[in-house]
Amino acid sequence: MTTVDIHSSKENFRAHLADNGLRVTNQRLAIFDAAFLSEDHFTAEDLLERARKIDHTVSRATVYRTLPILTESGLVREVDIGKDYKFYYTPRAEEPTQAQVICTDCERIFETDAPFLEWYGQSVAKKLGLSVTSQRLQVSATCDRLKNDGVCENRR
Amino acid sequence: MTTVDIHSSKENFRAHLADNGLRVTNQRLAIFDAAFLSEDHFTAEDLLERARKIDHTVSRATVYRTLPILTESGLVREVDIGKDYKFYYTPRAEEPTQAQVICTDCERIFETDAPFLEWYGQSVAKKLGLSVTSQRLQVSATCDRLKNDGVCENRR
DNA sequence: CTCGATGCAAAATTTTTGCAGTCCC
DNA sequence: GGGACTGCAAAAATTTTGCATCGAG
Repeated sequence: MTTVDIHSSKENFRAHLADNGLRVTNQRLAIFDAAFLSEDHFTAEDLLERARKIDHTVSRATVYRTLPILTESGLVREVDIGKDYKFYYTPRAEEPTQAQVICTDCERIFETDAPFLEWYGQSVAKKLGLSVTSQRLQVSATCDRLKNDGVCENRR
Repeated sequence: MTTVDIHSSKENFRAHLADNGLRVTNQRLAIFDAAFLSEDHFTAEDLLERARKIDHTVSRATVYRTLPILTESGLVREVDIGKDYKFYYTPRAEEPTQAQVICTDCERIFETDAPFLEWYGQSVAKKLGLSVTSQRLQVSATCDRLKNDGVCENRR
């Protein structure tokens, strides 16, 4: 398993910018760093706040304009759990298809490998004459310990 | 397989309203009818338009206030495919856990049975100490015929 | 009659966009 | 120096909410 360190990852980001004729700006680098230093799932607003701690000139508009660049480069993944805003996270290793388990008590999102999904989606789509471009499995759940003991250990 | 006819379904709706101390209003009935007569997935705005053809006094606010009642009663299902607005549909038969295959060419949504999901979600959640409340699998795909022949037969 | 339900319009929320000014290459 | 990039604020787009009025039970 190849893990991802910030230096090689930042090089990938610079390369992605260069490959697409995009400029390397302080704001984009600050947003990249903020994303990479986030340990869990974050929202656009979280990212803005964290990026501003690194470069206080970063604006909300630039965060929203940079997020698609990060997701297209594969350095950040987008997760839509059906709320009216999206979550993002920075994968720490090469990951197969992922599923999310969402604890509706503590609102935490757990990423889980779900390699068999790959096969499953293909077979379902083929019957419809379609070719899979992506798929996602999301499981909503409640915390057993919260129900039993009144404490959700996942809550931070 | 038990299919669903509009009369028994509407009785279920009335019963659900009564059980929850909610009133049977013309607007709610019009919205119910509009949902039931829709043959495919629809948005809140679609539903407003169709409900107004039945009862022109129906307002947007009432549609948004009635949709949760319909979904809670199980008569309508909500489908969030990651757009900024939600889709809904009226299931025509008792359905096991469903997956959606979304054609990104024609934007159609295909519902597919995915009974094994039930088992899968349970096993993943159990490892995390969670109990599944719901799950969804969504497969995004492109139309093979559109790519090969330039025609997407799913487009209407 | 009473209180839940409704329509309207304003508000809320997240994301996008127009524009004038900035700074990367 | 030129054009891509940025910040700001206004705009978009969907959904929610406050309030006066209406109507189901």
